Amino acid sequence: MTRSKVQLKRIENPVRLQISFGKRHASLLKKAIELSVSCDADIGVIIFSTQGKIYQLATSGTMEGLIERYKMVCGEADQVADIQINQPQEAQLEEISRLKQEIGLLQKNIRYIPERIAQHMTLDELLILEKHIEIWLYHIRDAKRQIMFQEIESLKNKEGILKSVNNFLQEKEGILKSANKFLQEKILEQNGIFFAGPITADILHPLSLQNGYYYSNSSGDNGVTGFSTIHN
Amino acid sequence: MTRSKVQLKRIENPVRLQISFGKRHASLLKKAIELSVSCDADIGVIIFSTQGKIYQLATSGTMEGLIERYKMVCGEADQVADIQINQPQEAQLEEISRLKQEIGLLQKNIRYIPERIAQHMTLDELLILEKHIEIWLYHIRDAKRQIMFQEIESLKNKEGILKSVNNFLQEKEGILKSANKFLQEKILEQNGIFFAGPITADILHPLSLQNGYYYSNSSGDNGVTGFSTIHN
DNA sequence: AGCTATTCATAACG
DNA sequence: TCGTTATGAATAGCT
Repeated sequence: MTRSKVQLKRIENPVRLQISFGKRHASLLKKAIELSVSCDADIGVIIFSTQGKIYQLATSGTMEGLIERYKMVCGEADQVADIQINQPQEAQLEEISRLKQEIGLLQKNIRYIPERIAQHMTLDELLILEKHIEIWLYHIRDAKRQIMFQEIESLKNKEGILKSVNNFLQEKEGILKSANKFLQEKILEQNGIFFAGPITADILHPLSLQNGYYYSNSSGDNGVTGFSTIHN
Repeated sequence: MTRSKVQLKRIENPVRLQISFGKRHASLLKKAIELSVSCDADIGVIIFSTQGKIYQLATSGTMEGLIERYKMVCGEADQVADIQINQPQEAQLEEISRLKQEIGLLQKNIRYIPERIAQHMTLDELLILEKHIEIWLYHIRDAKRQIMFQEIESLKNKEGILKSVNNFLQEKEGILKSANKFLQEKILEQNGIFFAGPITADILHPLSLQNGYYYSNSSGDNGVTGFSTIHN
């Protein structure tokens, strides 16, 4: 955003990341305060840094209060999701739900503040735990890699299909145009200027591929920004 | 803040407030996403507008998850503060035993075969788990480093003490030897070979320093290496 | 921790 | 409501 336009992606250099984080998180909190004051909104912001530190802001009262207020309005969505998940098919249901349980248990335990626990362990306990955690990390990254690979393959397929559809349509359009031209010439030749409108077909406009989704030009921006908005 | 510098205060004109809110809240969420991507932070933002609408953003998983994570860390901080203020000595013992319990629980869960579990997780779940595990790994290695550092310091101290004891003893031995030699010479000089055995003292043999502990020659190697080892 | 060249955000206006 | 513009703010790369 300065000195040269930078595309939005993770900063790999840890020093630069730290510097950028320091500047940007301060700006974010400042912007949040500005918005809350000038537009009289109540805002809560929670930032977990890579270093495990938490930065927070609650413009009205405490963060707890804000969270309560949020849950009052918003707390029903989860239950619906759970019901939908728990109802699919009964064949592999047990296995899957058992695994889900274990994932939940693991996530609950794993996110427990490590600092103090680690400080109360002996060296041997630490070594064993480190080994187990390294194994986990290996498997997690492997699973991640597999999923991402499948994702990429799927996108490539989509792109390929879209391209061939595009080619087909453009070819058709070319044929139509030359047919049009030919007809117009014939008409002019025979009857003078009686009919001048070209043949058109809306469906011939090529589709555009963006971010793995394709957008038609006919739809306005209906706020598809990745943010969810709740209206009372 | 443009066309003229504006001081930060509530916009009274409701139309202008609405317009400003629309622009600013979008920018705030955009900035939050930028920060989360470029600096790899997890961010939650909740905005209550004057109109009663809620706008929210959770960069990793759901807002519920973020709130849980927040409470996990933040609720703990309160408890720690309370304990340290109210009951410094006895409560800390309880705290430690609680931590011990959690260590056992963690170790039990963490060694659960990761392959199948990891393969049944979504990409988002994997990313979250990976991050938590990386944090754990960081803290485990830090704790390990601290323990080893203390160990080394302690060994250095022991080594220093032993060396000075050794020097002292060797000095004494040197004096004794020369005294011995002097005496023998005197005896030989005066009386011929009546008494030839030198003066000896077992306590004068210098100690040997191995691995920070000193061994008497009478004891076998019982694996005292300074690290504690757990045998099943 | 501060500076600067750029890009970004946005209040006012159309 | 939406687009444009003049101007202030934010910030990546340096020092």
